[in-house]
Amino acid sequence: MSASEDLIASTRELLWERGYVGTSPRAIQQRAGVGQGSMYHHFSGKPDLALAAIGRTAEEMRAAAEARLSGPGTAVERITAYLRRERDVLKGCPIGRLTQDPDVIADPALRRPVEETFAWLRDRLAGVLAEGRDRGELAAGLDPVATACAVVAVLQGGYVLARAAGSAEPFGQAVDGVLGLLAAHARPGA
Amino acid sequence: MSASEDLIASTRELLWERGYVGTSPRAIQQRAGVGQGSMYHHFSGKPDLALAAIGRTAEEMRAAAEARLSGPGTAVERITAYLRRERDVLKGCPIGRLTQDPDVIADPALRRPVEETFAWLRDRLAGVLAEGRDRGELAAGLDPVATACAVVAVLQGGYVLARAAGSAEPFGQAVDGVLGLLAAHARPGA
DNA sequence: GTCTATAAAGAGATAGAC
DNA sequence: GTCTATCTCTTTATAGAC
Repeated sequence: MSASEDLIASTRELLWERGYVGTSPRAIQQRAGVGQGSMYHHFSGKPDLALAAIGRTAEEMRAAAEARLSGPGTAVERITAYLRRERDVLKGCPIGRLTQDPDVIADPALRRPVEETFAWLRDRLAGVLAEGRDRGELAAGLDPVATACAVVAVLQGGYVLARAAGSAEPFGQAVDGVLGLLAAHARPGA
Repeated sequence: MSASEDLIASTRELLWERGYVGTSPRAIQQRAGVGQGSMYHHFSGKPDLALAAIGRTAEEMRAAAEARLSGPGTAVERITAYLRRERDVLKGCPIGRLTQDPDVIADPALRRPVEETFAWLRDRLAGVLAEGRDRGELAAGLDPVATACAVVAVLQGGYVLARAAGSAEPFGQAVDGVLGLLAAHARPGA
């Protein structure tokens, strides 16, 4: 693989593990097995590298979500598939964690992909829920946008609870919790 | 106020704004208006100061939650009061954000207060929900523990969405979303 | 493209005077 | 208790040779 790709891969891992503030150019180079001069030849500095890494991660996250949400089944079944997909729960969400990085939030260029990813995800889930409601699978009174926000929030908050507890259990319980609440909105015979 | 208290207050602010990794002893001293020697006289170092600061913040957070959850009203009313209480949404949760700090999670002494705070909160909410169910306010099939996890997760995830968006709006929508779902479990005439 | 040298600034303390 | 001096390592680059 090219040095450039190795650097992006290394940056993606470190941003996930230690965040933007906790990741140094030096650590990125060492993990990538690439020298200092090479890094500054391909990228103008830490923000530039982070931008490339975040963009790549956001793209993959979106594709992974789309695969579950565009699959077969009812709205609730597709959302269940998305929520219960295999995850490395204790590592958390590689995009959501950037939200706690003051230097990412302060830099519009770095924050944009984070903002766009969650905006897309909320819209996509709201679309699935609206579809389910219009098909009669879900109660007519269900608010697709608010419910979609709650579903995404449960995921992101589930990671927080799991990391606090040092265990994936609260994540699973939180997911069970929303799905249980959502089931009460399902129309019989849908 | 004593130098010791000033240092704790300064550390609490900085941990909230920049996290553990992003906070230096030097920054703590400067914000507190306290010299280097003084800081190392009162505290053994950064971890020691952080421990004192986190403990104080956890205590306050717990008291604020207890005030709403032990108030009057039905289970859903008390949970609504807790979720809708005034918050500086874009600042996020001062305890939840520590969950993204690798050095906090790696240090058992620093992680303990974070773990205990969320464990207490989940239990407390589960208790309120179980009470509501037993009083007939909520459907008998509602799972108090899973639902409590989902409610706490919505809060923590709501902060994530708000910071990503640069706006408090998604937080409010996520809260509306869970409360809407919870309303479907409310027993008529409760 | 990649390497090594250099460097100003900050992180995170320790030592000892006052 | 608080202050200043000192110290080692890391951060985040830039410069110029190969």
